[in-house]
Amino acid sequence: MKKPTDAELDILAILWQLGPSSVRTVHEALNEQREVVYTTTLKTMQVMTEKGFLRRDTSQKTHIYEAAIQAKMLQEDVVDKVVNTLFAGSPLNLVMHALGNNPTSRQDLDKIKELIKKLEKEK
Amino acid sequence: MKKPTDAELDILAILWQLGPSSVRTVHEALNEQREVVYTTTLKTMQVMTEKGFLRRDTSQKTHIYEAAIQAKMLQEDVVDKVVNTLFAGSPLNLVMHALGNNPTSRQDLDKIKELIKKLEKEK
DNA sequence: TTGAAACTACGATAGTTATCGTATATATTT
DNA sequence: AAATATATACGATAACTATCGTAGTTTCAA
Repeated sequence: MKKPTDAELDILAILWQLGPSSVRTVHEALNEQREVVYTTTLKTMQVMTEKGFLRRDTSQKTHIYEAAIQAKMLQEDVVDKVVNTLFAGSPLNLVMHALGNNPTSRQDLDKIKELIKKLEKEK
Repeated sequence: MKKPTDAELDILAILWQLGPSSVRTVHEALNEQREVVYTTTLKTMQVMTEKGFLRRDTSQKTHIYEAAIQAKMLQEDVVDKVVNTLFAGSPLNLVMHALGNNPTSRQDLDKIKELIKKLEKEK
């Protein structure tokens, strides 16, 4: 699948979080990150719909958009690319960055510990 | 810092791995990933030099290029973006992907375990 | 019912990216 | 020395991105 651009990914992230939303709603969330004019957000979402990244309900005057692709459909490719270019094929530092810079619940840490145990057994 | 494009990142990754190299060498490594014509690689590397991503030694007929920026200068931004868009602010699944898809040495696993211990204490 | 507000449609455009071909210079081989 | 191989330089260009302005439509309140 062709991958979304940076600007498109920002909009997808908002829709994944909020669920089906109007352009206005997405626009306001987007503007908390960076300043754009309303019609720019609109146009980008229209283009994304043509590309198949979004779906929309046009039955009302205010159209409602939702993501037509799921985050997990992109995760694998992106992580592979990042590991293989920026982290020289070694996930250690990637994991360090990810865990170091983001709050992680105890449950999540437990899950990671479990995975590590499993990986150690496989050796 | 302005970030390199996808094609540029491929070339940077090769130079980070091989160290200072000729266009020919980079070109051959690149073609193991995707097919491009020699002058495309050359031109891209020339542009990258103008942008400050590469440096080159032109004292010989065959110019030798090397990376002028380090991977760690890009890692933070990229990981932040990936976590905040594709992984909804939660690094768990990112870590799962990274560890699950890449061979990780016992030493690296130990280091991750240490970090987890530290994070647990901080709670 | 008229005017303001909110919405969609869509063209235009500047900047960027990726790609390749041609021209030209320099080595190397026969 | 001529032919071949290997380099760099660089212009051209098609496709894509991001952005915005204008026009036109619908809704709703004064």
